[in-house]
Amino acid sequence: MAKPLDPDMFDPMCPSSAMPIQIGDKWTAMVVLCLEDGPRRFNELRGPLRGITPKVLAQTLRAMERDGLVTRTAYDENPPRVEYELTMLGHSLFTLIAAARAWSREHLPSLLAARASYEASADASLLEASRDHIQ
Amino acid sequence: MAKPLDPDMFDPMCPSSAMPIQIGDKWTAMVVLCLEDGPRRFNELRGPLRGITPKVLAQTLRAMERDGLVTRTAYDENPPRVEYELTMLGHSLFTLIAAARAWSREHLPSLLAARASYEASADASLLEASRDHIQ
DNA sequence: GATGCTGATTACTTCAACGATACTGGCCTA
DNA sequence: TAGGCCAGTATCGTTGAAGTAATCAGCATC
Repeated sequence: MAKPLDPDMFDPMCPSSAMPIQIGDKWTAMVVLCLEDGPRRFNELRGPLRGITPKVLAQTLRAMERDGLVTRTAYDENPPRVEYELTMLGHSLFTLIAAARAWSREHLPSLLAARASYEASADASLLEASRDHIQ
Repeated sequence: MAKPLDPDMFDPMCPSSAMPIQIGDKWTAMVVLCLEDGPRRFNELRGPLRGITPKVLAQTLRAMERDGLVTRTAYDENPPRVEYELTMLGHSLFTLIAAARAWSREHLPSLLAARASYEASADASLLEASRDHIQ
């Protein structure tokens, strides 16, 4: 419930960035994943979300709050404390995430293969063109 | 298989544009839906895809071809004929589309309600502010 | 008195997607 | 010889999302 978030939970090399599916905007799905085990604080979210700036994180959370996906609770303490927690609606996104994961497990390799062979043939025609040009 | 596409198959007023899920880029999911019943020609796709310009449609189809989602077949006739058809990989996207539809059926109303009440309260504070200002 | 923590905000810049408009080339028909 | 059909290209402009860098206020600690 309160385990610290793994700073490496999102591998930047993971091909999931090639997935032809997106949930919310760029960071929404990752925020949902970070909030899976309970409420988290603003700066706590910045760990796994490598490279997100406070501006973009604030924007993302504001948009999710507007859509009823998270709740924002500010505690009147010092230093200030703000907690973000998934609503039931936010939790319901896990069904979509599961579907996306299932699709990826089954089909992403084919997509990646298609892309690679497409680029290989593009490279081949480039090579051909340059050879024609040299001769 | 060869029934003409309904020009109104995508209602621009449909709230599905608010779905927190997206497949490919803006037009990809709609192209997939158009190709469900068999191959279609370039200009045939422009009917339901209201307002898409040939440039953007060509870009979209090129990207889908690169990812192995559609095949492009050019017939050497006059006037020229080109047909686009879903591959098996392209067909597999229907599982994702079905998941998105199921989520929307169940949860989109809540999201829309959250958004409306958020904007109502934003409007209310605006009203309050303007009232304060007037007095 | 200086610094740091927390949860932001502001101004500026960059970039890619998207869109509007016009045009091409080869063949066919009038 | 003029225009139309098809499947696109070419060129330019707009827009919005995202990133960079700097800054804020209030309190606590050094």
